[in-house]
Amino acid sequence: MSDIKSNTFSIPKVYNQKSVEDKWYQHWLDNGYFHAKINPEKVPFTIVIPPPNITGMLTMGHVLNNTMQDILIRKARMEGKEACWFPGTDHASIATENKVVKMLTEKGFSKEEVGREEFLKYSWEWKMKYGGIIIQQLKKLGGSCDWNRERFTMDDDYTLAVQEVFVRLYHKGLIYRGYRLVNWCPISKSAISDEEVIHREIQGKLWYFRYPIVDSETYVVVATTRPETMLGDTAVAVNPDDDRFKSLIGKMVKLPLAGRDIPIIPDNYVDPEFGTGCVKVTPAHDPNDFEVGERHNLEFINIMNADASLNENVPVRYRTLSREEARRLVVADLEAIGLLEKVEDYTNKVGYSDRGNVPIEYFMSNQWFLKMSDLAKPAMEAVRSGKINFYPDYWVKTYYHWMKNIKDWCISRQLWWGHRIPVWTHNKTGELHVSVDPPDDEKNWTQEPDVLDTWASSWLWPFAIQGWPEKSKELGYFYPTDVLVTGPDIIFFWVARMIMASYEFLGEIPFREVYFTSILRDNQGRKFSKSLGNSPDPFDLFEQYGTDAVRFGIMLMAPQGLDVLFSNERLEVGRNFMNKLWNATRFLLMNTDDVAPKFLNDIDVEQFELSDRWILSRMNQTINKIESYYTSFRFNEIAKQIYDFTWSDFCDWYVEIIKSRLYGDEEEAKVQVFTIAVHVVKTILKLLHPYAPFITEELWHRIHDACPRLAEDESADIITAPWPAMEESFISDITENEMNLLQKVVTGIRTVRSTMNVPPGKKCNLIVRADSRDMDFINSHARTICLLSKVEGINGGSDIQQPSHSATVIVEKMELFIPLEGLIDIEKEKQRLWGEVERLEEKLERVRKKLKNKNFITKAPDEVVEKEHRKLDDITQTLTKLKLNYEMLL
RNA sequence: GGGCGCUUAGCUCAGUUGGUUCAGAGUGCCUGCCUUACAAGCAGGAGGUCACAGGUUCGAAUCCUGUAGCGCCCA
Repeated sequence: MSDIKSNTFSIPKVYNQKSVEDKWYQHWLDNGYFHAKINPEKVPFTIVIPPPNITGMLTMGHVLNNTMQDILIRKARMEGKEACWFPGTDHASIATENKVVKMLTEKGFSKEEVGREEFLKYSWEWKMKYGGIIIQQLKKLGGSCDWNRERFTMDDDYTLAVQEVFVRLYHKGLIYRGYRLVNWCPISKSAISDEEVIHREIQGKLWYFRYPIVDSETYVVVATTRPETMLGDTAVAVNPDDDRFKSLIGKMVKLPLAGRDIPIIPDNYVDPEFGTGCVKVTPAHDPNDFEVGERHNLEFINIMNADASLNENVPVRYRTLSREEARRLVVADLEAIGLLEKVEDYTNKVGYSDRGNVPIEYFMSNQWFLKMSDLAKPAMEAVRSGKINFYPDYWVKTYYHWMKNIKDWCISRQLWWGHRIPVWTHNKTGELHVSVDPPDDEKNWTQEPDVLDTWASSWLWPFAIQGWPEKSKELGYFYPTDVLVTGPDIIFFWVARMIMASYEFLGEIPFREVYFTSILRDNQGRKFSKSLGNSPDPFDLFEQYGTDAVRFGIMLMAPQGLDVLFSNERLEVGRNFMNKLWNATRFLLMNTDDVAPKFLNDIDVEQFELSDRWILSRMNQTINKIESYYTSFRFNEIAKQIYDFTWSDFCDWYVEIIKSRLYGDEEEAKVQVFTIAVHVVKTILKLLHPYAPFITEELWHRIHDACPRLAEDESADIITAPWPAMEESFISDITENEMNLLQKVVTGIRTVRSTMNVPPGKKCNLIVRADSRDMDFINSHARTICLLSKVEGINGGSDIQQPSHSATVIVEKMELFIPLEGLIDIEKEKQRLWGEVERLEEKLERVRKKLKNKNFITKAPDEVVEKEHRKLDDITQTLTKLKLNYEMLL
């Protein structure tokens, strides 16, 4: 027998995560538990991480997302699957380039001054220095990624995959170059895709300008939200059916400030209700106007430079001005010459650059595009047919909608950091060379300066990290992956495109299931954002509550399909729970019995008491529920199940009940309850391990250290311990109902004591009036009742008299009397009883009403009617007893 | 403008094919306890017209329609 005292003293009263977390993480790494190998004997289970961007720092969003992935991976590992979580980062073209440019600016250089080659050197240096931070942070979170397989989207082999894809798609005719109006970010001076434009509601103005009609004294009035673009107007459009302006069609107006004559044209795009019904048309700076321009063969005048300042196509006075300066000056100038009619307040939606955080510009330029509609078809079908499932499934509707209306994807970026487009143009002939390999006589060719959109590399992530385009063994074993866990904000950017890429290049799905996480908000419902500064630093939280508590707490507060309203209070729940578990184990270890059998199977089920059978029934029910919640990714429900079982069933009831046996003299009973309690705790630890990996590993080891016998034939570390299997034979409704009755008895007595203000230390007696069957029940659980409800002695029978000055509790058919002579407040007890009577009478009334309803009797199923009859009987009986007892007090 | 989602206790959420004492849990609040696992704890208690209005049904938090409020996506 081990030294009880030393055990007791070696376990602190309060769980302290420091010294626990790093220790076990290193231990897991040292043992290679995270590394998956190709093993045909085992079923693979694969997740690819949504690669965080190398400029990123761990946010609460990452915590949420990666905890879920870790939970799935750890569970799969315990289930004996070959669990592989592929980690890595993406190169984040724009974000990283911004960082490096900023760094250079601080040194006094521009990117152009250092040149492309030097700039890339700086960028790689930056990546080496800062790009691994988030990976380190994921380790602190406990992420059990296979770090041997860490990938970066600009690794050599990954780059090869990206180029290969470009070349294949080009030769298939799906990639083309075009001079088009694109979304332009003036900060990064690059095109961006439609998905990178965020529409924001802006309180702006609507300016009304007069455009004089040529050879006339009159003018037309146009309304605009962007005065500066008028310098690029090449027409004024009206609706052809608008009687007000029919006579003007075909006439010319003199464009103020610019001084050129432009036509008045008819176009159905014009809404006669909006503004004045006349609109200015700027084909080179507005997508709608662009189409109007194409329809009417208008001139496309680009009036801007790459940074959105005005170029040489405007009068000298406005050249080099920023958009904002030009706007002020144009308005002032028009006002000065009397052509500003009026200004109105106006709310409109303005497209902002996701990265640059400034309004985007629409800008004519040469770009590379990918035709999407053919790629979309099999990807849509995969979701429709259920080969890929979305959780929550309502995201499929959003997915379909986008896929059905899919547009060509602008994949070129005017940046340096990224995958340079593998296209060379012959300096003399203009011939194109599109290949992974440069032309032999490279000197005579010029490579495309642009790089590809980062998403045009990360859409290959699930297979490019596994050696594609080689037919690698990894792909054969780990692909398709099992689950993707990601945010719904990148459903188009990434999820949809990965499905398309996987079908195009491997002819199959990239993953079977997609779980979309919730959006995190603060307790006022605002989205977590850098600019608001309302996002807590996860490391502060880890420090404050412990990483396990943060993981568990955030899982508890993340309902599927709804936003997460984050609050520290919920993390406290997590921390308190960890502490509860800590102390439950501590309790066991204070009563270590190393002679006890190792496993449940070694003790005699016939000897089990009700509480023993009950806790095992509850435990197996819990395992069962958890299993089913896993299949539908109900992470919060799983957490709740573990929490409730551990706290409400095991700690509140079982631990309390077994104290009488544990502290008693019967050796066999001690051995029995200790064996069961340890079994339950170890099962809890296993069930909880995916959620709270550190504390469970710590406690697993502490149990085995304290009772070496228990360690025999057991997994040395919980991380690889077998996942608990539900044993149906332990589940018993009869047992649970019986235990419920016992709990009602105990709670009933406690309620009376509390209401009557009986001091907690004061014992009371219990007199029971019940039939012989119920009396047997009471007598057989007398020890438990006495222990849990502070009762000294119990006696009773079927015809016992109610003692005077006693409180009454009715539990099903039993009447429990608690004589409280000298302590009882008769008035209070009368009040309490009458309250009960009233409540029951209301219920009785409802049941009576139901049973009087002929329609109910005839149309409702027999068993439902029968139930109501039984309910009527039960309530009536209880009421009779309550009333009798009430009268006794009068 | 189009689409999707949400509304249940002060707060955060459960509530499966409509029927069990179905109106629940946690947290917060109130009361009493430092009871030898745990005060990050224990015991007890109060709190809701299930957003609103109709409909289907013997029966609706649950199904249908409409309205309002909130949120997200797309144009």
